[in-house]
Amino acid sequence: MSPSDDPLIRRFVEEAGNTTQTLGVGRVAGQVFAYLYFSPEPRSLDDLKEGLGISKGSASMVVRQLEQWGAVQRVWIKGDRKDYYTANDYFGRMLRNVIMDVMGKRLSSLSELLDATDAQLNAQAKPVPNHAFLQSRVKRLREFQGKVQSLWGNPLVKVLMK
Amino acid sequence: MSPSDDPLIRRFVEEAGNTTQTLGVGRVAGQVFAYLYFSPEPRSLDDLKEGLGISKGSASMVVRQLEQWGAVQRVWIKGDRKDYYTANDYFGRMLRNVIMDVMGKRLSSLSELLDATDAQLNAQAKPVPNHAFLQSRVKRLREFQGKVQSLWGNPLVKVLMK
DNA sequence: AACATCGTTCAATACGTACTGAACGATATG
DNA sequence: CATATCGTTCAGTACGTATTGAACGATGTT
Repeated sequence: MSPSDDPLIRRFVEEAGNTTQTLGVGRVAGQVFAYLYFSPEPRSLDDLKEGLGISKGSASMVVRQLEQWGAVQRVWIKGDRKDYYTANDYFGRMLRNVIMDVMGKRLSSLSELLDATDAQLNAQAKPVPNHAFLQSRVKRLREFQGKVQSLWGNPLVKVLMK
Repeated sequence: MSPSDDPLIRRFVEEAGNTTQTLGVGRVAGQVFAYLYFSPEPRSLDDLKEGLGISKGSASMVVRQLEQWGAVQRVWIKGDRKDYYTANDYFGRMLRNVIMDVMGKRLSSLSELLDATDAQLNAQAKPVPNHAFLQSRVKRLREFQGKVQSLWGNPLVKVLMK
């Protein structure tokens, strides 16, 4: 019996799919995770394909992405060539990995941009008309960036999300 | 002089646009905010239209969205029929509003689904085969949901994001 | 009152990207 | 060795949705 046969679980699959879609992570990512999360036993790519009505290619790719985020784990079943997967329930760690993956480059990119801006503002022989204004805005951006990073590394937050 | 004439600021506009796009909020939202954020004086819809090369409809809609999130503020200039806007720099509050707006329905939807699942699991005369397993997974989900909410309302987090 | 100048709306469209599925290499099986 | 069964890849497509822009009502102007 497939987990998606249970209408209740099918609702979880649908809900998870909608959630991940609005988060910009793709619909099937949430669907596959929910499917695995409510499967007592590990599932193969073909199980995902038929249970969720997705292509095998999708199943393969999304499973690898989920594995990279630590949301899903590969398990070997002896005497079986297929790959099987189970869902982890360390939601906090999962969430951190996803956010880092999505936002990491953006944050460092902002940091570089702020540096470049500072350098250029200070290098001007004669200051641009709105020099003071621009500097104050850049400063505020830096403060915000710092707050996000400190919040991110805060022990209390880590504990709460364990 | 329009702020987007400065190549440095144009980079901020582009970067902000990319960020909001990957966050699923639309590209012009970030562009408009960055444009306003680096404008010493308030800007009109036409300024946005010409400064960013977007349609007037886009400018109108995105400005209203940003206003709803508290990212942007309307200002009146006496003797002028146009609406003018400036950017706020309370990034923390902004971020909270956006997240609440995007995730709010999803979280309460999950809560309802968990309730319904609990009710149905307990109402069964004869438990389903994997009753214990399903209950444990639902329980874990509830725990996670609780952690997110407590983190959300945590005073320290609020202070850090002020 | 006629005209001009706003902001808003919403059907049509353009656009990015998530998803598909056929082709492929790799590995097991007989 | 031939065949079957895997998982992976990637060009093509389908799909959702962000964006447009013409039409409109509202409001100010002469």
